[in-house]
Amino acid sequence: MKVAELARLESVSADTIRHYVRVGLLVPEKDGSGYHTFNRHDVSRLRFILHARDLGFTLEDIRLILDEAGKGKSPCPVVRELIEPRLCEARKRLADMQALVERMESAVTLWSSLPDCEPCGDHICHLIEGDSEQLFDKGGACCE
Amino acid sequence: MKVAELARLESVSADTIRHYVRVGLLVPEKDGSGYHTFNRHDVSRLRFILHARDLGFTLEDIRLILDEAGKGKSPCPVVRELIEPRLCEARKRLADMQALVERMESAVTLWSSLPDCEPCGDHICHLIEGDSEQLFDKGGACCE
DNA sequence: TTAAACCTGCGAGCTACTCACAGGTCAAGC
DNA sequence: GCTTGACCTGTGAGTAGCTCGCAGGTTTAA
Repeated sequence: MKVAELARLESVSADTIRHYVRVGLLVPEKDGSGYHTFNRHDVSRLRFILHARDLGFTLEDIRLILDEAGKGKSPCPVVRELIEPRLCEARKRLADMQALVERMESAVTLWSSLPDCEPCGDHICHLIEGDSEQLFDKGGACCE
Repeated sequence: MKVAELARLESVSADTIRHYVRVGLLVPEKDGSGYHTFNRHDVSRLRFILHARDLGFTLEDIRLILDEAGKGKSPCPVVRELIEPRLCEARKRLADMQALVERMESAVTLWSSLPDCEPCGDHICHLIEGDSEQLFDKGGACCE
């Protein structure tokens, strides 16, 4: 099986698979023409990688897990250990994204009642510059 | 004012400022020693960049906005136009993050009641491989 | 035996920094 | 005047996880 076929089979891009090959997560053989050929074992390995990725593991994490299993050991302890910091990071990023979306929505709402401005001096755009202070300072309305 | 002083003043890293210089968002003069020197105008420009960044604009967006203002035009229409797709993307990423965190939390909960496994054949780790199907397929149990 | 369609691996590029590094600047001390 | 050391500089390269571009190879139909 070549890259494109595997990609179709697992619903990922051929580039993604090539990337995994490049970083050593997948190690397919090469046929006479220098093309990568994937066997049954490679397919389940890819499937594993995609599952792990969708659980928030980094490719480096996945490499560690695969290494552990490759040594014949149980990878479960590593898996349990690695997901903790990933979960913390994910929660942090989620909170950041939530705050960002709220800031953006407040901005859009606020701006809808503001006219366009002309730049003058060091002033560039009052939408972003001046009034956005209301969006950042959570201390309540300052001038209304 | 040199890089480090400006960095302290605006509470960003010197590397961040150097990055903005490198990509052309900041265009400070050079003194006799080849060091960048920032004037009052550069400071307010940086402040603007940071505000815009915190509203979810990309550096490329910010460049467009600054270009528009630099031509003497009002950047507001561009700003209003650019924030729409950014807000959509941010909402999308927020939803993705929310789903990811939920998957991770479900996984951790589920795994706490599962024992460690040994790898055998194409099977690598049942935590990620087998049981995680419950986390992905919302359609209910398929074979139990 | 071409022609066209499809596929390949590999290099480079993407965002927004961050780090490493060789070397420059400058005040304090002798 | 000279040296030591702290601090600072710009530039090149590296980060994650792909994604794109490209020159060229393979395969299939006419």
